[in-house]
Amino acid sequence: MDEQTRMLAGLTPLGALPQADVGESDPVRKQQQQQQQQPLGQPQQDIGDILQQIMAITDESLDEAQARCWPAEAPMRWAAPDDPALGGGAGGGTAGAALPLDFQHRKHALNCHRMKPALFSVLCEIKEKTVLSIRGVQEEDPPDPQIMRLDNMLLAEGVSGPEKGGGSAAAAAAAAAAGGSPNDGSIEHSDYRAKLAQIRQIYHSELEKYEQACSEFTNHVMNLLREQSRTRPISPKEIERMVAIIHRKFSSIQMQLKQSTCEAVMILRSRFLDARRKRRNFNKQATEVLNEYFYSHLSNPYPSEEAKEELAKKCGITVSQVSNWFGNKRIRYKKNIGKFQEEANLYAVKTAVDAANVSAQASQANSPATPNSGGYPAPCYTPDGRL
DNA sequence: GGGTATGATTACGG
DNA sequence: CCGTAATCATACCC
Repeated sequence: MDEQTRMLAGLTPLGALPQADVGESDPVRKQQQQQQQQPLGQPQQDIGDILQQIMAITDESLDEAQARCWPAEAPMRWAAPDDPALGGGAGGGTAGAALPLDFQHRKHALNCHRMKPALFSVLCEIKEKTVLSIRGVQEEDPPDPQIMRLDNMLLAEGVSGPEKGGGSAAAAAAAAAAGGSPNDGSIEHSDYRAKLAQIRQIYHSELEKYEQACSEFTNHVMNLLREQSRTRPISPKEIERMVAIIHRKFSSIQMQLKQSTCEAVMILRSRFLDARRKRRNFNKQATEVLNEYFYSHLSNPYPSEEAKEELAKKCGITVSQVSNWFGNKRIRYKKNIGKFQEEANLYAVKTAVDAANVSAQASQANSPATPNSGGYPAPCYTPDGRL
């Protein structure tokens, strides 16, 4: 049961609501019970009367009031009566418009009673103390790590965060990282970007919708509570808390949106950027650079991290692609040296020529170094470039 | 369409 | 974590 209602239930002498779960140790409640036990007509009758009237009015919903005044009309309850955000709102917001005269009269009389302000503030105080002692401790919850993860991912994928420019740049970066050379797959690439933009658009429009709904609902509830706070002890803190509850609810809805957006992006990624499914051969220039390095370091074809980075940069591929390439190359070369002889000779000649050119340009100081001296068998070639 | 080339992935060992 | 070997899945070429 909502603790606000519990308080009211504890206070109301009418016992309109079940009180089974109210702790007997509650000093406030004990005090109220003692008050209830006072026989009517005694000095306390004045306050008791007011209490009864306040509770009778504020605790029953408008429907009930109407039902009491117009018993012919069967009221239809569509929300829990103890939910102040919904049940109380069934009529609170429009109170005063079509209320029965008797009801309005009683309400007015109550509001004008000389004891009302004092009683009201006492009730507020009691409620505040109780509510804060019950709930105050667990008020501030830390930011949800799950939602932070989703936020980060959406930001990284360019779905949330800066619009268009930054977003597609991030997408392009992601595509380049997962794809191959920069000048291939432009069709898939633009297709991917279009789909990502679509997801982004849906995400933002949904998010906006949620935020709008949230603020509308918050305003609605706040208005209702403010309206009710004239006859019911509702402190600003409680309104604040209710707003926080609403925001939590809406943020959990937002999380679902974020989650499904992330899923959509992941599916899109795997569809478009799974390099294994959409394998592209490296372009000619890249293969040439790699082969040149491989055959000129045939004795030890294991590029260092720096060398890999350099090659990756030169070829427009990632370092891990360079590693893959060298891994494949080594094993395939070793497995069938014969098949690679021609290629080996080609690149041997090539590098020799290049080296010669370089050394010639460098004042012909020292002869080109021949790095082949171990590890993998060197290609044997005749002076005319053939086996 | 089938064979081959090739980039990526996986299992495993050191 | 890196390299090897086997394998997968696609690209490419005839």
